Amino acid sequence: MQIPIKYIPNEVENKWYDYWMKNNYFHSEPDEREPYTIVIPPPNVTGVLHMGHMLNNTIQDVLIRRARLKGFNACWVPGTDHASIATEAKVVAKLAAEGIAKADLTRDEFLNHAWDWTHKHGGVILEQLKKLGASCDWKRTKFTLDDDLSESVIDTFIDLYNKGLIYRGYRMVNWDPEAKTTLSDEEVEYIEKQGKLYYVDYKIEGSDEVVTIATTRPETILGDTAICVNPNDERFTHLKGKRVVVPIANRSIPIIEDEYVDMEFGTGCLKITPAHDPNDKVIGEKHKLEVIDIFNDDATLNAAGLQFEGQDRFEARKAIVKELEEKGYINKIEDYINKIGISERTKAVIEPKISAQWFLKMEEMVKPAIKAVKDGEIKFFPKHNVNTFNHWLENIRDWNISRQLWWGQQIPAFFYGDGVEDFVIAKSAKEALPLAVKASNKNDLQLGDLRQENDVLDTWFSSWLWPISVFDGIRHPNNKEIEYYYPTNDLVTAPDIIFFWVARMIFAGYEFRDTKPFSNVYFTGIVRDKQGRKMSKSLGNSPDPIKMMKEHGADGVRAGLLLAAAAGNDLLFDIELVKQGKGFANKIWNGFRLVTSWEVSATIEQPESSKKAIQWYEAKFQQTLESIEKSFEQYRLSEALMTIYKLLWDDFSSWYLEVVKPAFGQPIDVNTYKASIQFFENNMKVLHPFMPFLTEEIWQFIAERAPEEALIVSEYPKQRLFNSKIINDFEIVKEVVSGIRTIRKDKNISFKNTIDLSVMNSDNFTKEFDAVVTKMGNVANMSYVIEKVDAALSFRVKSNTYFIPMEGAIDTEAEKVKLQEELKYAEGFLRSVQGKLKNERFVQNAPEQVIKTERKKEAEALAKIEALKSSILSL
RNA sequence: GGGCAAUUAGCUCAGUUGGUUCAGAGCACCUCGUUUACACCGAGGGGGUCGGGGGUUCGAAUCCCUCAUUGCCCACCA
Repeated sequence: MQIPIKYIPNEVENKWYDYWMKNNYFHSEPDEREPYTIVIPPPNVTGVLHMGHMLNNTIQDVLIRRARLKGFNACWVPGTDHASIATEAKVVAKLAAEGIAKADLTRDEFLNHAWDWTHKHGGVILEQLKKLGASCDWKRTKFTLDDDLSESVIDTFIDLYNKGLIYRGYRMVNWDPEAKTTLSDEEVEYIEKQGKLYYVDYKIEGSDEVVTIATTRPETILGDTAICVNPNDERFTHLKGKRVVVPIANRSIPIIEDEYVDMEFGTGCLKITPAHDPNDKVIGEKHKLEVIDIFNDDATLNAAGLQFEGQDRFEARKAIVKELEEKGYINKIEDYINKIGISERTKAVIEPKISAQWFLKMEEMVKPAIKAVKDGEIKFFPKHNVNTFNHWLENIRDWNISRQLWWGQQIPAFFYGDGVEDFVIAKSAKEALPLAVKASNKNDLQLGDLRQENDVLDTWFSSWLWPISVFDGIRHPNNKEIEYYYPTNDLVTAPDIIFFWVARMIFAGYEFRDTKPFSNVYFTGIVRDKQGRKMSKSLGNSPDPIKMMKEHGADGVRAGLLLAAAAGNDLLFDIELVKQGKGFANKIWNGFRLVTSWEVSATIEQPESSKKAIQWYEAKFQQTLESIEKSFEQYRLSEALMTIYKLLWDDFSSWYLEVVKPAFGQPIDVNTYKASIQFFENNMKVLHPFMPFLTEEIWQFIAERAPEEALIVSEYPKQRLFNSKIINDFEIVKEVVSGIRTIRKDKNISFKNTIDLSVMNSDNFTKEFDAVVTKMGNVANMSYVIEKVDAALSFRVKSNTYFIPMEGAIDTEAEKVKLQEELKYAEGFLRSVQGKLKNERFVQNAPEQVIKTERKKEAEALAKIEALKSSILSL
């Protein structure tokens, strides 16, 4: 068997991914095994892979591969999201570039373009995930606009409507004038912007007096329908019941009183524009004020904008300020920093607007979700996210589920008249007709008289069903798949969609299936660059993942990401970590080359040192297995990987292989060889979830394997009891070897030259490991003495003293200094221990075990001091 | 304005119920080494008043109070 000198990731990765696909290892069907299920957070259908996806999907793949090895029926469902507003915006932009305006197209024409776009660019991201090694069940790939998923969404809408949970209402909504749609509160970002605060004088009717109000948005004056003061504000009591004239508009409006007004802010006098401010709307309703909407859908002024009709809101603001100034209405203008809402997607400034929308009642629906998380039925990692979750759910407002877009599921409401409430809800116009006839009492109503609601449903109204709908659990609640795979196990996602998605899936789970959708939620951090900036297209600080994988190998990239990703923390991505991952792959590869280069002999005897090393590594491996298990329980993947890294690099390569390695050109005994291969196999198993390609490559090199013997479907090492004493003893052996190495280095003694070693011991714990010490230290003769050895360098481990005879090479003075330093340290240590033991309150209060160890420490320190003193004396 | 988290070595982070001289890991750094698996290596080494201050305790990186800085979330006053 010929092993290549270098590990070349690219060829290897393609080869094994194809092999895995060909043999159907990723595919899952319900069977008698216990399922382990993850549904992917579906990326935008036309998106491309970025570092956040890389991290997120690496984690999911690690979990899935590990579950598969542990004998679960592992099922990772992939798919994409139609992302209505994001995708529609892209399609609109693309059409605009071709000179086509959305407004000139019919709905069907536009949707055709959108589907073309989706088919052309959609799913690229899933292909990219394959490069990463993602072992998704590709046969189950879903898209949120697939017929079955859309039907589930519509069924859900109808069901909720019939339960009385969906209603239509006029609400102040966040209006994006660029996309011409409503946004949910979560889709609005607030930014601070330097603006102005305009003080405008309003004339009081029948008086020469004016009242000054402060506003950041003078254009909304045209929509004013009242002036409001605080009833407790004595400055204004004389104005009670009077009216003022709106500048420019020359309309007369009342002065009203409401405690909402903050007397300290501005002039203490507030203008009320119910159509364009959420708080004003509340006051307007309370005082039954008129509502004057001055904007069109694109935020240009409408007829209520008088001579400014047709102007954009920001131009109009300038023009109005100019006119106010000319006519002497402006009292003063101050600089002012205010927070303005902008659309997350289009970055347009949000316009609060009153419009008819569809809402889903939240108050009751949310309750089981709060309970589930509180009771630990669903666990969050890191758990402090629970606070965020609770805070939102406890203060939740009804969900505006309608969007004025075309790309998405069209709301199944059919209007038969012009009234806001003149509609029926049904799957199709055909099914709607009889309902409409009944509702309207018009027996001659025709299909053509029905008009379906234009709006589509919020994207999240389809993705909140994701864990259910991918298994068709809405349409067929008792089908075999949903009953087998649901509830899923783990959800891996970013914390920024905890409200959008995670919370909603949870209450959808209880609403539609009466159970949780998943048991654990693992929140990943945000991938940032080395300076801590969020990776983004505009900053150009995000590396191209595909290029990176080509350069360093998918395994290297996976390892690099995970090494940086301490559980739940944001991760500062650094290419150096990927290089570390790549270096790790190479290290393992070389270890494998070493083992396979050995000539095996059935006749030579197994060295004592090898026997010991094997016993030790067996125990060490088991101990590590246990620690990996603990890390996974807490989703500390980074820690688990580091544990494996140290096992393979330090314990296996630097110690185990170095001990069993035969001298150059010598064969290895068959028992040690077999043990080494078996260790290698187990090492590959524990590493496989993290570095799937490299490990499968080595696995398949070790032996000819039938398809069902591939590493990906092999059996994870079982945990067994292990001998922890041997691990502790070996640590001492390492110290002894290290002591020898230090002296070799100090005295410039090459590793090629042998030395002699004498041990003056009080404990003989290392005796059974003498063969290991001899080999690793290149010791020619090892002996036990009862008295100090003259003309020798020495070092101490525990209470034993080790001597390396060295005629003439001893610098007595330097040796003395060294010993005295050691002594000083030991005495300090003893003082601190004895200080504690002399303290009565310590002895009284500390637990038995602690005191016991302190006594033991004291005894050890005393013995060591004794040894040091005698050494110093004899010098 | 309200809430949550964080602050430990040059960098990124561990540090379980307070109890080994408990101050750690990886990387980076320094020194030495062409020991035939690997220089993507090996051996050795330096480096921190655990953000500041106060308190509780026999004992504090760990618990309490307070201040400071940073990040995130929520709400939002014209």
